[in-house]
Amino acid sequence: MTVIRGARERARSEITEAIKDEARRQLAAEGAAKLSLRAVARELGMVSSALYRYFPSRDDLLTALIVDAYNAVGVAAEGARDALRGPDAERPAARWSAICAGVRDWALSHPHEYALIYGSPVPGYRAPQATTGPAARVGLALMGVVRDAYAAGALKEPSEPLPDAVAGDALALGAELGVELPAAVLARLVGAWAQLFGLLSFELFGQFNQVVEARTEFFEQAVAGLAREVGLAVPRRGAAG
Amino acid sequence: MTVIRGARERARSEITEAIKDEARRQLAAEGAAKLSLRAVARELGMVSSALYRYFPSRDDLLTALIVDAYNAVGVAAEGARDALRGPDAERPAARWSAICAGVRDWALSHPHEYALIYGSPVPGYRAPQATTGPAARVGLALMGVVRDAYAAGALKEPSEPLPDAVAGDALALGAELGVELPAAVLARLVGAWAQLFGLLSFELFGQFNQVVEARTEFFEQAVAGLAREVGLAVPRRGAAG
DNA sequence: CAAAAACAAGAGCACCGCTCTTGCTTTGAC
DNA sequence: GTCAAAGCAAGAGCGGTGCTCTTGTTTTTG
Repeated sequence: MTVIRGARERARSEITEAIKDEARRQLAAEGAAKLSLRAVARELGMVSSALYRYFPSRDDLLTALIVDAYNAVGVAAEGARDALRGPDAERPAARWSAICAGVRDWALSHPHEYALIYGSPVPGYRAPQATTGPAARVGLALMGVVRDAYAAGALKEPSEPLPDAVAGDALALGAELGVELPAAVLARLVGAWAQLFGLLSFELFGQFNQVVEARTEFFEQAVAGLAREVGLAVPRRGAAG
Repeated sequence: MTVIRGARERARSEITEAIKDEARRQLAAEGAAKLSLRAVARELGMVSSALYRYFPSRDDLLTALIVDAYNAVGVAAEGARDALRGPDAERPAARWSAICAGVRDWALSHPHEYALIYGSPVPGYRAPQATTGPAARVGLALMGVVRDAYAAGALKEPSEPLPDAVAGDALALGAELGVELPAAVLARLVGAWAQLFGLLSFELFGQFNQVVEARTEFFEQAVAGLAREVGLAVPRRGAAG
């Protein structure tokens, strides 16, 4: 139901989009800290106070950009997975690695947007409920791979016992998402999800400077380790065909 | 050679410390984004311009705080390791977990300082050489555990082949640090180091909200997984004594 | 003792987020 | 069709920011 009821509504949505576009441009150029409402308004040929009719505050504009960024990285992850062709399209470990690589490619080409969603939260900012859905997309994509592998009987379950508290969280999570996976697997999946972004943040935020030079190869290696950790069979290099 | 040559030098170093203390207080209270030179000066009863005699810019003040934060988290890690008593003091996996728990405790009690060093880098800020040493302390502590385990023959080496580029980085790193560890172990160690902070960042930055509730237990479980990944023997719950 | 260096203070610049008031235009009910 | 109501752009203004420059004063040094 996106019926456009008049020139005013149409203009409003167009201007809202223009503001977000310009803000995204400044975000990519200078980072979130230097995103200024005044500069956005100046670039759009309007006066700064007029902008407050579209976004009540700078933080609300940032929230809109955050939601967009979560969706963008989610699309990148799902797209990289769906772009797999040939036998790899069916191999769980390959699907896992493709998702991770898709996230990394997006992060490397949108470092400031990555920092916006996976870096320090903005000071007085509290993530509204609208962000939680998009924020879960990458995690859900990873979980889908594990779920499929589990359904196909291709998942190696961990043998270590799981503390009750962790198992409880995992069961609640599985119930909420409506997925049937052992608690131990879900717990490791959540860990791998967080650890993936540890690798990316260290690379993007400069912690790997003068430590890791072969970034892509290192990332692939580490991601394969994460896949192994959650129970996906990682084929040896050049083993299967 | 910290010979104090006169009242002026003494006053200078005292004022410099007072500025850092007040800045740290504001950092803890409001976060890095809201740290203002004017507010620091106001609180210290001086005029803002006078502050520029001690720190050429706001970023230079932040750099000083960054170095301090890196050292603080390093001390927390080493302290937690050295506080181990009894048989755990000799067990590599226990030492590994103690270091990780020490880092986490520090992070939870200094969230803004954590965000300052492991969150989004400040916009136009380039980490000076002075930060790289302190930044490596946690990683070095973790490596020490693995090195000791390796020397004692208690390390399980990974069997997977390592890409040449990654092996090259690992060998260079090992040579630079003067540590004798197989390249594959070093590569996994660097990965685990980054992944540790992925777990912490997700917890501190709110990504675990409504996902993981038993934070401490989950962290311990995940950290044990990292230890396993680098080849340390993780005893079963209640197995050894 | 005088020159030089270090220093605090104040004024000022250009910018920021945000609010309030003033008019103009579009909309929608009568 | 008329006309009040709502939506909107613009401007002025508030208090804040980082940072620079100038003006005197104090301390150190040759």
